[in-house]
Amino acid sequence: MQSSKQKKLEQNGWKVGSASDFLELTPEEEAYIELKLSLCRTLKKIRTRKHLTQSDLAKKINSSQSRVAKMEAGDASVSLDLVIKSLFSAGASSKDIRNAIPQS
Amino acid sequence: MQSSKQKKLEQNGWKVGSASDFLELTPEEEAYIELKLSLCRTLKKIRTRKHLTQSDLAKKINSSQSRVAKMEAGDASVSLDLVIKSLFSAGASSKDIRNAIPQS
DNA sequence: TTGCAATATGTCAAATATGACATATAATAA
DNA sequence: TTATTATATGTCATATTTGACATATTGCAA
Repeated sequence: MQSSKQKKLEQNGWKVGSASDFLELTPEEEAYIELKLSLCRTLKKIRTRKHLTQSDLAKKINSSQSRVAKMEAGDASVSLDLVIKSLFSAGASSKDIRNAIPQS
Repeated sequence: MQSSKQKKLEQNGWKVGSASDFLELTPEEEAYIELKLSLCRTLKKIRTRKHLTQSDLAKKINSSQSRVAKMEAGDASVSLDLVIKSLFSAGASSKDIRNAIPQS
């Protein structure tokens, strides 16, 4: 039986582990995914703090509202590159990004 | 005339600015590229500190020596996702990654 | 020198991420 | 209710990133 946490990851399109290793994440996989999801949450926080709509932000990064929505939902189809670019474009500081990195 | 800094970026394959705006980076572009390059340098530092060859690390991340070399060279063809995954696989801590984020 | 391990560079088909678009859902006001 | 704005979800052709491979270069010991 899967944990609800993992279920949620898989709902978002995350391929958790390899085919032969379906239930476990390596610590490295886990750290990477948690870092990414934390940055996605931070993006939503900062965007709303700056009173920007998803469409506003999309325009700034030459993308579309739907892609911003996917980023903020932590969808597996979006790259860290786009999340970081979006954070800066939304007005995040390096400090904001630093603080978004989970402990340990 | 281009700055040597920009020349170096373009040597590494970075598309700096748009076609119409060839000399300037937006502050957001600049922050993103600097963050990425800093993480690439950190990867090399940590890998060597751990006495791993590029091939060793490549094996850990199911990639190839040449891609690790490109990462460490700050080549524009590598994603932040791969750099972050590599950092964790090389044994970097969240603190290491946090510290790699440039100020301001 | 020569030999060998490590790293760098270039290329390419396959895999993945992309913006754009349609459309669904939610939230809020009139 | 309806209208409107914001956000969510699904799809798809195109663009970018991928691991793999060949091969060049570097560094260093014998």
